[in-house]
Amino acid sequence: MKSYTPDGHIETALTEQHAKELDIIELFFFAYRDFTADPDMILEKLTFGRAHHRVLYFVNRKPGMTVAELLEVLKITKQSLARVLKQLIDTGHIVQIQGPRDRRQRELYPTHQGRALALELAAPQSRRIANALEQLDPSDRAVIEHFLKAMVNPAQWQQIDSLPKSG
Amino acid sequence: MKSYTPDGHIETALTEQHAKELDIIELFFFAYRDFTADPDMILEKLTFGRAHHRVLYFVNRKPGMTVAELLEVLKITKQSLARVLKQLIDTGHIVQIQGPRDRRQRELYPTHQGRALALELAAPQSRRIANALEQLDPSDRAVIEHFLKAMVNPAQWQQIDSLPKSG
DNA sequence: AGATTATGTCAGCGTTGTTGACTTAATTTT
DNA sequence: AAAATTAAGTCAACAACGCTGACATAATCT
Repeated sequence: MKSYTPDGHIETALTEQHAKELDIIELFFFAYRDFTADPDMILEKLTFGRAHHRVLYFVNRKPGMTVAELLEVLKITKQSLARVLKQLIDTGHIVQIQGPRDRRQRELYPTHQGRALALELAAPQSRRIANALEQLDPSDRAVIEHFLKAMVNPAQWQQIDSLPKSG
Repeated sequence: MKSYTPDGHIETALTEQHAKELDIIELFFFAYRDFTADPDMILEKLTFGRAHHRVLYFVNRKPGMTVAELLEVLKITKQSLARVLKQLIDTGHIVQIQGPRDRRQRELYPTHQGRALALELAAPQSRRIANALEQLDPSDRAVIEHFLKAMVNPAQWQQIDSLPKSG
């Protein structure tokens, strides 16, 4: 029973009846929005954006990454990366070192300053996640991780697995 | 034991040792990227973007929303909304109706075309979520929902709860 | 020697966000 | 009834961050 209207507009709300998993769709939207809002505030003061965050994050997670690897992970173009990477280098957060095997390559490393910023940006996100997990049974952690990984395209799993575990 | 280098760059990877919950931080990043990639492809053909998707989604979830309510949910400015909303109205996906109580207000409703597009955009996201949930115990659904809600700022819970449950 | 590869760069463009200022119409307050 | 406030729309300018296409350089591979 749909409530049609003279001029054809719809007054009934879209619900689970029409499309499955709507509640998780919108929770995911709100959760990710707030999850990124914390670092965004820190970045603003440095006139950096979310793009800088992502670059800085992955260079810290896997020091020595080449430009090509980074493009593959971030799925953006060389020109988009060039802009933010240049700024991160100019501000002393990242350094480039000529590849030892292949001297065409530029290996990317964080400076101490770059590491410090990466940690500062991660802190509120860690806190938010830890807080959310505290409300659950410790065993549920594996459930969350499994769910999130299953949400990623399998083609990307290799990239995730290639990041250092803990050392 | 940190591996310092002559010129001061850092070669050790950032891991759980330095910041808690790093694995979930990056899984969340990858998961959300792929989660939004599906609808993005559909939107491209219509020369719409993610902003159109969000507006269309919430107008479908709560028909009769006013412009002010939508701004509050999306947390963007009036000018940002105006552009995409105008396009959605011009293309016949959304209609505006003068508020019955307060005639200054414009209540927003989806057209049949707008509802159809919202469903089309939700389909791949529902599928992705359903697929991820299939790999878990049915009881774990509540865990995911609880975790995601806990990731949202409590100030926003009221907005989430105000959306129609199912009817 | 010639082709390919990794990176960098130039020029231009589109989407989506921002701020500030102003208008119009309707409602609320005094 | 006049004044203040509110909801919405609009104009102009701007910034961040994506994109494409084309081209340059150096190093490596065939």
